[in-house]
Amino acid sequence: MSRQQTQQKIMDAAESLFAETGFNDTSLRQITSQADVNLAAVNYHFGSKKALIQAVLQRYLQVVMPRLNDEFEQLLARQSATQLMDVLAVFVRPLLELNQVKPQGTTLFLQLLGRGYTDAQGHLRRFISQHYGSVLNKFVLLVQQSCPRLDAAEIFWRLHFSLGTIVFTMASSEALFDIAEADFHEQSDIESVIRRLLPYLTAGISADIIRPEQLDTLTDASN
Amino acid sequence: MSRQQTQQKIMDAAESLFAETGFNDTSLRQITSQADVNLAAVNYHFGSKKALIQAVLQRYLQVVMPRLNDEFEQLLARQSATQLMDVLAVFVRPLLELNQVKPQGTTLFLQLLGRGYTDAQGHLRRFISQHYGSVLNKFVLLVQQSCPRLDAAEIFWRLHFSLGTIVFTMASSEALFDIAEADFHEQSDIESVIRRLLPYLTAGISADIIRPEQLDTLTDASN
DNA sequence: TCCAGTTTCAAACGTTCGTTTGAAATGTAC
DNA sequence: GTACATTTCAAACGAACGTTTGAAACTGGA
Repeated sequence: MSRQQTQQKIMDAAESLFAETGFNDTSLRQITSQADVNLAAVNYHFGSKKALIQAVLQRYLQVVMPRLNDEFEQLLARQSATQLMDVLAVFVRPLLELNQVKPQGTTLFLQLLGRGYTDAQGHLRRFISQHYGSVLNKFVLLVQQSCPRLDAAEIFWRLHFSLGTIVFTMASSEALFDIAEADFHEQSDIESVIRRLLPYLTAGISADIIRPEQLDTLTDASN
Repeated sequence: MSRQQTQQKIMDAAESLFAETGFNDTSLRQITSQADVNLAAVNYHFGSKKALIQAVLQRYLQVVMPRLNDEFEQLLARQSATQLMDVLAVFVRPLLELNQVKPQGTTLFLQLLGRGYTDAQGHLRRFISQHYGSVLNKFVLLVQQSCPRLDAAEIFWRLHFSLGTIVFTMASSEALFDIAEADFHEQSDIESVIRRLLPYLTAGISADIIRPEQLDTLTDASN
């Protein structure tokens, strides 16, 4: 068996198990068993479990991030500010194209992203901001241009709120799909969820800032 | 040392470690070491690690859930539908009161909630819907009344989007607090985050449904 | 003071984990 | 076909895990 074949079999098995059970709760014995290779193959081909995790994530990031970078640069080159929903919609196509790279690629990648952000404390956040910080900065700049009312701190928080929505939804997407199909008899796939996400995120990010007296009224005991 | 003292020392140490590192990545040896009790104490007093996790979560759920139930029933008893933000604001006071029960109680509980929803696959979701399903149903009903435009499926997804926002934000709140303080020199605490969350969630949940032709335009290659 | 009941303690149990090892098998170039 | 490098394989390593054990230490009432 060629070097590439074995490495790919391992990564294919690893990513589906990682997405389903998380990184720490997936053992190398599960991975090598499902990939039908010897236990030692992971350490031989990748060096360590940690390196395998990075390789699995990088396989997708390498495809998605340059695409996003191009799109963001095009929008930044325009004269006028872009509508917020158009900025967010930039993510849709590059993400859905991962389904062509690999069956269920989009779902797998987003689930892995969710696991990476919640499992290993901050490792993925550091990795992405180190390797793809410039791409994310362009995205933040576009959001700021589309929401001139909001200061940088407000946008920071709202973008992380949105990241939480995406990452959590995808990490538990299997369970949510099952519930949605059982309760509402609707065919749920990744594309329909993204369709639902866009207006939600757009409205949330561009929401009016709450006035202090409003909040006091809301949380006041006398009300 | 009394039975209660030991149990409380274990739970106090456990919850902070669980919140920081997650359930599976926190060992009983870490917990008993930080609590300054013998390793066997956990199994003696709680039976198993799994039972300890449930006890830690129940300590907060027992306080919060009845309070929420009362508030929801009061709102349901009104004649007219409640504004969405007022429905969401119901959560604020019961959650913040956990800080009186215990220092950092609010943050700890929300972090534990985040861990529970992402760590153990679906265990917490099942536990909460079994024990507190009626409370959640009242909340969903209130949201439906405040957003009559939205069908049940749309509300289901948007409420889970919102759950993701809260749970993810809290699970990584330490890191976010640090970044926010470093970049924006703002004092970040749990209350200020909740202040920022309310308008975001309200706008997201009550967002206009996107029209199909809008989405096609957004994701169309020719645009 | 003594005793039954409760709680603590050090030690060990059996598993599982990621990793390493050295020999066997396979592939490649001459 | 031989010599060399690469890859696979079964086996074992040490470490860490949750749990169990039985004796020791403590407790409060008779």
